[in-house]
Amino acid sequence: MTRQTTLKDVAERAKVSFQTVSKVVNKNANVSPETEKRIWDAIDELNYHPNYTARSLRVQKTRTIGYSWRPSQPGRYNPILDNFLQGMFRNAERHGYYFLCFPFHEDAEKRLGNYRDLINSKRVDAFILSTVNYQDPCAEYLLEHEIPFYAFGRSAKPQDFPFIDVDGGLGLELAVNHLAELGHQHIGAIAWPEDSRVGNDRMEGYFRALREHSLPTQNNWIQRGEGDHETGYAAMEALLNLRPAERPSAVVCMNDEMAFGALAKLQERGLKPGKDMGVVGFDDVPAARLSKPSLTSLSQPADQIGSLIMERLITWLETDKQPDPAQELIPPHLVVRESTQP
Amino acid sequence: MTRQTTLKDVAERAKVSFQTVSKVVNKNANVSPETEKRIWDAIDELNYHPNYTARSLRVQKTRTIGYSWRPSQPGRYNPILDNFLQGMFRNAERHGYYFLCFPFHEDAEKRLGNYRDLINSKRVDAFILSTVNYQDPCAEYLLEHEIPFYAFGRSAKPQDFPFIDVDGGLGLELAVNHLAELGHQHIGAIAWPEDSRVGNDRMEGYFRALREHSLPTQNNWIQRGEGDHETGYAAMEALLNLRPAERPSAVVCMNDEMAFGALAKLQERGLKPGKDMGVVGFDDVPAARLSKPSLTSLSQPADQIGSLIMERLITWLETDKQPDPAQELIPPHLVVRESTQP
DNA sequence: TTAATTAAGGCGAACGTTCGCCTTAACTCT
DNA sequence: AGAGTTAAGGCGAACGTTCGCCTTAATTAA
Repeated sequence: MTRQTTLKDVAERAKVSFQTVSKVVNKNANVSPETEKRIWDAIDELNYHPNYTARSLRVQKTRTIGYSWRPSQPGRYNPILDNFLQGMFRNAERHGYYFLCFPFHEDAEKRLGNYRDLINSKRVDAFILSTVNYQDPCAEYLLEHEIPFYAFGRSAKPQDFPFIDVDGGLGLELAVNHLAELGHQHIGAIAWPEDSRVGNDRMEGYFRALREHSLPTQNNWIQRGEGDHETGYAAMEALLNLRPAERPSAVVCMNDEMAFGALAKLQERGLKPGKDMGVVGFDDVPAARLSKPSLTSLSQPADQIGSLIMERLITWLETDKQPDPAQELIPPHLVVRESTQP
Repeated sequence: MTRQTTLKDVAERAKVSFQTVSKVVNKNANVSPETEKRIWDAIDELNYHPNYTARSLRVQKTRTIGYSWRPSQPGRYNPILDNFLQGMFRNAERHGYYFLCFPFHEDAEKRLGNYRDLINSKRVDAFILSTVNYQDPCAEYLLEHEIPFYAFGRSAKPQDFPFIDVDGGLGLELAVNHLAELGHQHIGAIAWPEDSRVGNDRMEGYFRALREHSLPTQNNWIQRGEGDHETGYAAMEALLNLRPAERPSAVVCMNDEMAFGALAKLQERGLKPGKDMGVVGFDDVPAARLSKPSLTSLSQPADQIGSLIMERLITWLETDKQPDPAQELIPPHLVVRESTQP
């Protein structure tokens, strides 16, 4: 690897000072057309490219955004990770930004250490946060140190930071509306535990829609659990054990995994999903399209969210002004499939 | 945001020259214990952290590794992405390296442009490549410019670059052994098209194992297609249309998605997977554990591979010597479930 | 004619490090 | 006592930029 060509090399060849070359490269020069051409020619001939590190040092900006996310548990997977990342990467690239990714530690102190290091060593300009917890220490740290960041998803009692989130409540309204239009009068829910922020947000939409349609609700129509396949399976069992007249004819599930568990139970009992019991999921994972029966579900446009979140963050960085409004909700959309078709 | 504390601030407080502080920080100082303590105290009190950009500029290394991957198609997903990334991130962190991620463009020229930019601007020290194509232009570019890189997976006619790959052939041997031990004599395969590098690699293991067990093989026992659910479904249909005496009693599939398609067809025909037809997949996606019946599959230790690939690459960077051997195969392991249990 | 303006580009300084060589004083050895 | 050695740390230079002010000569205005 030979020495890099620098401004000085170009300057020498174009017979100007190297600072002038810099100005030309950065488009704020005040030079005659001839000199400018000479400079660009020299740049081409020598294949000059500005050194990113030197530039960063001088302008005290890295054009780099830090991101870290909680890894999916073994045997589970994160259905939107790839799309979300690609959405962010693509938009970042358009603005000349890059992503610096680093591991996620469950231990909060260790996790915080990562953020602290990156900030202290001036390695990134800003962060994206996801899966922000209640009183998330990283979010607090960033707020305190006035490091710009945007979150994908909000915390329980919203701290006052900018975020973009999926409108889960709206999603459940869409689901309930759909079921109500199909004539379902008794609509149950398979949900996360009551302390789940995302879960409660979605459940509010469920209750709201029921009220709008003047539909009844009952405590034992709402089954809760850890969000996995087994939970959905057990929840459906509990619902089926109610007396037929008193049980829901359809359920909305807070995620697809539980919905699949519910479908499995239905089929085990010889019941026909869609006809005997409508089932709606949330996430629209790839398997929703492929399962037998295919699953009606709410799709989150992860790549658009990724792209949007970058757009907002970069605007903030470039104008030095936090976007307003700083908190936005993106509507999911309902994909209707066999699990709600009679 | 106040001005960063620098070496000079520390030096002033510790009453030494700033270069001496630098030496202490980098552990190659030659100072008395008292001065050293004074310096460390000053560092603590002022909360000094070395500026990464300045350091990079000086040493002409960024301790940053570039990575980009082909996004999963809509409606499909990448089962090992998250684990692979986290494995790399964690090991990189241990050595003080970070990851720079950027989008993947299908257009080869544009894709190459990304690599070129990162190299020319001296933004990364090395790359990880995945899904390397036959005569991959990016790999060629990196070879030509002597930029260190490691690939996850190899190309068709192996160019001579360092890689780590899953031993797909071994995986299929394990699968066939397992089926043979269960007494299966006729073992078919649901495979990718014949020009698939990964596919052929796996199929060689299939043939090898059949030979070892002196089991017969037949052209129409091998069905090929694009690797999706529909392919598996159609392939199983074709196999079931063969006369019972002339058809396989078990199949190995090149991925889980096709295996699920095959299972769906079996169930549609009222046949019992495991009993009437053994089915083995490849990838061990989360759904393999949850499906009804659950799917026997080959699991790739993605996080270990990620970690190992980083280990090798960083060794290379730190010693300036390409590791030897530069090409390694990692064995997958078979997870036995209901789809091969009578 | 003279002063003011403008176009074109030069130039010193700074961003925060690391590297290698140099200086000084004290100590050791014969 | 004098030469050689070592410990402790100073110091100039360089990494490749950008920024803001300065200089020079030509042009314009009155």
